[in-house]
Amino acid sequence: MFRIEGKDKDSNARAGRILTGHGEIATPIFMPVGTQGTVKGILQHDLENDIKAQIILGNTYHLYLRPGTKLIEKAGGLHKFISWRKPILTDSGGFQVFSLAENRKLTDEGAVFKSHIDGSRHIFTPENTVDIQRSIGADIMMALDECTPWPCEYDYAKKSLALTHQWLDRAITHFNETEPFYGHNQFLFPIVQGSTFDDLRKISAEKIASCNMEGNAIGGLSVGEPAEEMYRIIEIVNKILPVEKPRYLMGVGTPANLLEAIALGIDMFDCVMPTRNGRNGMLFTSQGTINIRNNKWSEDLDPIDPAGPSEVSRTYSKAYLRHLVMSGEHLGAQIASIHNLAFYLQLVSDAKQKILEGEFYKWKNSMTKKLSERL
RNA sequence: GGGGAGAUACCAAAGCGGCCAACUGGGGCAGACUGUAAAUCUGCUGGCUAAUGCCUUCGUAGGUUCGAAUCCUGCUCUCCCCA
Repeated sequence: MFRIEGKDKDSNARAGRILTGHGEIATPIFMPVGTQGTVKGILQHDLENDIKAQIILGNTYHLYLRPGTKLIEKAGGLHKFISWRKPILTDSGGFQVFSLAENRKLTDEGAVFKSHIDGSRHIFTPENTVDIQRSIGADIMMALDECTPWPCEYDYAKKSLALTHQWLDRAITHFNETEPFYGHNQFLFPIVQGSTFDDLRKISAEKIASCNMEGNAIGGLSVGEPAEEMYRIIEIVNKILPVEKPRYLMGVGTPANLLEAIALGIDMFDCVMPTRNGRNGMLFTSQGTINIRNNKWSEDLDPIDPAGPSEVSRTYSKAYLRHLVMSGEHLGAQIASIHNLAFYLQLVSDAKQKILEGEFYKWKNSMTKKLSERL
């Protein structure tokens, strides 16, 4: 399922390919987040052509509540429902266990949720989240976990980890007992937790490695901890996770975060940052970040990024984009989102190239400084 | 020509003797955003100051008062109704 094509000579970065039921994914890869069956504001057509996305995310919790699995099944799965022919990965709802904490209660059985839409009660279990993800038809499904907040008491993190591991065993059992709905292969990725505690992370990584699934994920990071803490944990965990399986760092991150994590051996990323921050006027470029709302761009008629990663980056001027964003026009959010996603995809594609050339580490160090600049 | 209403900061609009450098919107300026309850949220928006604070503001010129954006008088301008 995962084939390593090349390794960097000065870091643990590697380039590879993941084969799914909807084609190959070149790694390292960034996966745009499409929570509700849409990457907010962007047509699937642009996602595929201008942005060159190879795989997108969906969310179990949101899609289960609306439109519901019945309709998705009727449509023949999420791919057909949304007209997206490439791979889809679905998060299990583990992040909602964290982000909707006031609306849920955890039990051994699972997570009892109050819908944020109408207040109705639902339970997510390791088993039914596998079932829902089977209905959705995700190429890569995630095991239900608890994404712990940060900071987090050691005792809580330890207890939470035990629960996540218990849930994982049940998810895998159920996964093995069930079949894909739509004929294409589906994978289930387990998730390493353990907050920022080294020993818990080691225990968790060993547990996850022993499950011998097709790929592995690291969760519970980029929830407020300093970046150095995150890198430290990734390093610890990646020493234990099998080299020959893809590693997915959930919810990360900034462009600099991506490059650092790739150097530590991460292959897959997802993050709302390029889309959400784009909608809010922040642009990522190879020279640094831009707040397009800032007055200094008001008369800048040069393209957003002349050597830009997407058609829109090369076509529209900063002054025009600023005008759109300041006016609250939808097109502004759309252009910014497309540009940012294309930038992220270009960045990981460049990273792959550098890895194959064995020059990644040096390139990464020269890039990260620039990426963190404020223009 | 007669009668009535009103003039408040970039705009709109509250305030109608002290708690007013002045509510609230908008606009503007800046910040935040990391497995999306976010096209959202936060701060600032008279001048000087790091801050306490000080100074100049509510059409304009005077007046009353310990104290006025708020009360009185003149002037200027705007809007509405009647002729």
